[in-house]
Amino acid sequence: MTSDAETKRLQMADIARLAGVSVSTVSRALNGSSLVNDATRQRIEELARSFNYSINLSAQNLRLKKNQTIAVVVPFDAQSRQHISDPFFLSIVGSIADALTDRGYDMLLSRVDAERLDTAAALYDSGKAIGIVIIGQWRHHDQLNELAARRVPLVVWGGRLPQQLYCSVGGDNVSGGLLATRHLIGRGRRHIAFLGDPDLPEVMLRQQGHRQALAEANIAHDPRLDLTVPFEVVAARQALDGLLSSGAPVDAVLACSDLLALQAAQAARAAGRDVPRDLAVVGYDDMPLAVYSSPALTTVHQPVDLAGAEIVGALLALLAGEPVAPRTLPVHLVLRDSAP
Amino acid sequence: MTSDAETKRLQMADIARLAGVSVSTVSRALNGSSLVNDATRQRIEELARSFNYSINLSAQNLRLKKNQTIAVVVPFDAQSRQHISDPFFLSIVGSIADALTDRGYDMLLSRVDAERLDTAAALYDSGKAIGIVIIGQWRHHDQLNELAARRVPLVVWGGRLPQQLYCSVGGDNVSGGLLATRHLIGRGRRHIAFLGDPDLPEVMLRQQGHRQALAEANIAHDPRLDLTVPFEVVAARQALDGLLSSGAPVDAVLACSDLLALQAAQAARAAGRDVPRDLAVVGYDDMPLAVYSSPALTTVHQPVDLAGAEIVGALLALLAGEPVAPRTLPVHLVLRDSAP
DNA sequence: ATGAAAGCGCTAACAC
DNA sequence: GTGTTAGCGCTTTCAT
Repeated sequence: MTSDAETKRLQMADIARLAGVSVSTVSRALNGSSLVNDATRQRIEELARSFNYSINLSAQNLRLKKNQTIAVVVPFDAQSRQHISDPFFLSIVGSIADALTDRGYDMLLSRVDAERLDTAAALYDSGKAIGIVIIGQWRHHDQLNELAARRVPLVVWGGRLPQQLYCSVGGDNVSGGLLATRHLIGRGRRHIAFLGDPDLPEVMLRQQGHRQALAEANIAHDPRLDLTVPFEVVAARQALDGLLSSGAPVDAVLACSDLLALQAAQAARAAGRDVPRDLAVVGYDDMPLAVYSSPALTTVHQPVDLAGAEIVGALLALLAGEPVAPRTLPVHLVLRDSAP
Repeated sequence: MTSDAETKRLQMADIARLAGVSVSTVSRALNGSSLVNDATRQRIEELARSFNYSINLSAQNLRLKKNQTIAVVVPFDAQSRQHISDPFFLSIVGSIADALTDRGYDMLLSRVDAERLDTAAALYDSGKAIGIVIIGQWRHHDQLNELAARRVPLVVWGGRLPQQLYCSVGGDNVSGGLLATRHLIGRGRRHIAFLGDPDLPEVMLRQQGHRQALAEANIAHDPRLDLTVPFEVVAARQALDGLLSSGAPVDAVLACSDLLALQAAQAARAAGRDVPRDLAVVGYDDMPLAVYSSPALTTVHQPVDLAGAEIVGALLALLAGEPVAPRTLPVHLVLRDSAP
């Protein structure tokens, strides 16, 4: 298992010498030009195959000023390094990988500090990639706007905001919050806690939908029931324990991720409350684990499968110079046991 | 949200002209050469910054014959396109991304047909990447050996096999199977089903550990309890239902993934058997969902966090021409409710 | 149908 | 310190 990487890689000139022709002929042959004699082409192709020769794409791309690489950026939290492990974001990455493969593009996967999303632009400025996908807006709507103002070809998975210069693709967060809370109200719940960090645009939009549903039902908004927690499990648990022991009336929870929802269910049980009887719980994302958890989660389904194709479609359109509006993908509520 | 990508990208010559110096001076300045006057450097850097100019890395790499890109290949099943969505493999990808970022390498994420793993070599032959990581051996030990014989710098996440030319990094599968089955036997179980596809090397090794544990306890191996199922949920369910209704005695299941284990638990409940009382269930991987599932899964923990660093470390050593032995990472059993 | 030569954006001798 | 020049591996006129 050594590499002895000293097997000097051949290049076009070597193939040319072996075939007894010029470099240009090899180039033409390997690129399927019709100008080259069939016999010559055969010989060259045969040679290339038997030596595992393959055109050097960096050189080719340099020469052709061509590049088929898209950078996908997964921001991470400098402290916790948490986010790339979030199953939802990873599944989005998978979906984008599929879409890019289908369209014949390469995918460069990068992590950058969420506090410095603008550094992602270096991937573009340096020519490594011709366009960038950023997974999540985090707290940096402004930085993203700056990138867009600089004309960096950019698509962001996330919520659609009013003053937005960049192209976003995301689930319909308002609708997600609305559907979830309407459902809970329809089942007689009146004290519905909201779990998430409204500094994040997606969460903010879901909260908007949530409040709209409350307003429709003439339920007064109880600020004690807004729990600002990060997409992170330990802190969330503390906030939940706090709420449950505070005496504030609460008979349901809308959580901004399935993991958070399961924390809520655990906290409830630990506090001696039955889910869903005493506390109904609705999650968000509809990850595979939502099916298997205990209880199985009622949750807002995000269209992960579609997401990749939509994101890539938007970015390629942008690159083609077409005007591209932000896209909001439909979500729906999946009813399971945690809030039947 | 249009791109008007016609903002012609500047290049070194442009900066040189703006700064009133030659291209070489710009090159030196931007690369931190000590040969350039501080004032000149300041001016050039300032210019570059204000125009968001960044050295074109493709050209630089071509010139320097340098490349810092590693390809990570996630095979997919041509029919189901299933595998990139497997949460375990995605989490390994995340772990590798972290490790590569730490070491200053770029990561090219690709999918290739699992039946044609050899095509992954094109990433190397074409110079897109200087080394390749393949996630999983699937049924293609032989193809991987051919790649290694061709001296493609390659590290594979998977099991260690006898006639292996390539470098593998993986969990200790034999030990995983052994620990799990020993535990079940220690809890009085005697009819332990094994769930997985032993055509896959990792599964085969786990099965080996499983059988070794049976032999230690002088428990005869009952072939009816070997369920050959893919890493795929629907087919697995059928096999399980079949087993449970067959009348074959079975009081425990060792499944080769957490998802499979949860299927087993569901099938058991559907057949009116209590987990863990009537059927103890042990999973594999220890994904986040194992904690939240119902019941929480006893499972073999795979060291995902370590995996990325080990894989990358092995590949870089290989590239440095060092001999690199396959690495087997320790696993351990995590006790939860499904097999306490 | 094939070859010679220029040049893609950059770096590195080598001059001055 | 700075400029000039050749060349990384490839494609593509332009000749032949």
